[in-house]
Amino acid sequence: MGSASPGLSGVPTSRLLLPPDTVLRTGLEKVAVGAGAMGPERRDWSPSPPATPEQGLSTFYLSYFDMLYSEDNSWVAKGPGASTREELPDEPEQCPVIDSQAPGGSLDLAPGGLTLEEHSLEQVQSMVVGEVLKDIETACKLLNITADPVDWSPGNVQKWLLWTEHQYRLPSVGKAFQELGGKELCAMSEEQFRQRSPLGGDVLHAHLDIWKSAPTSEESWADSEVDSSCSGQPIHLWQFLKELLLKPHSYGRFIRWLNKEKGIFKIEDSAQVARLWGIRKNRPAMNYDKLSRSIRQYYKKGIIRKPDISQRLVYQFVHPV
DNA sequence: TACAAGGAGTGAA
DNA sequence: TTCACTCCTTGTA
Repeated sequence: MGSASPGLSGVPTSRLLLPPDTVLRTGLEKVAVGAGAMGPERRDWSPSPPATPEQGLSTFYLSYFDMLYSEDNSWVAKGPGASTREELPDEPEQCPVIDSQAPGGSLDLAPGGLTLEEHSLEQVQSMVVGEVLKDIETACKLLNITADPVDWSPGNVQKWLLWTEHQYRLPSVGKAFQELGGKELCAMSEEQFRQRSPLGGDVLHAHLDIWKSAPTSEESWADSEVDSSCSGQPIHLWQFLKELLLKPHSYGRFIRWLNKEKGIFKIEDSAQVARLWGIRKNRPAMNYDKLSRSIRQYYKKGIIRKPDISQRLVYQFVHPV
């Protein structure tokens, strides 16, 4: 699944211009302590939207960057020209933005005449935006919603809210946005978001802003990556599980392959997988008991079975791709 | 206590 | 009719 990371084109440049290095430093310092901040109080460092227009969304992006890369306490270079997880330096937290292309003899200038710092900032921007867009792509597929929030039905809006709350550990908005469709949602100001959700409305508004910015640049992947979840067809549980398995960076903590060739996978966090499935199907009461019952229905149909050596939470696709 | 297995009823598409 | 949700019982680790 070659998801594209189209870079910065889709997001307004004004939102990507990073402020002085103090902002970057703040963000990176947060990354450095991020590994120790992943306890129950994760909301403490959830990305906060800009408090002032001068601050800009860049700070928010950096916070987002913090969150993404602290999520599994590892650095995964993303975006154009990025390397894989395996190729990462051993101690990334000390210098998460590394310009490996910089001329050996010059630490001041990077290619293109930019200072090393500016070049690094651009790299951070690319990585962050690429990661944001990938998250949007993933959400679009998992939730079976379009990339353009304007097109969302009230049901789609609820899915998006649930997913965003879950993904970014935001306080629940309850029924505050219940009757709204995508068009109405997009027309709301940040203040209106705050009125409906005093605790997380501003962050939700910022996230929606990113979504609104993304479709123009994401037409390529939205059009090119047609699969079961984007086709408008109801998704089956086994398809959903495969989709999660295809996104190890996002969902590897919840479900992962034990033997991809044989189709053997393990549900690492049964509650989270069930919750994601519940969000996807608009079944808030979904739990692992019910999900596993549905999985067991696949035994008879020859879609999923227990592996030869049965283990708890381990299943096997009968016909692995 | 959590998970596995399976029966059975229900409702939506 | 199919599919998944839901509730249930029983058994196992």
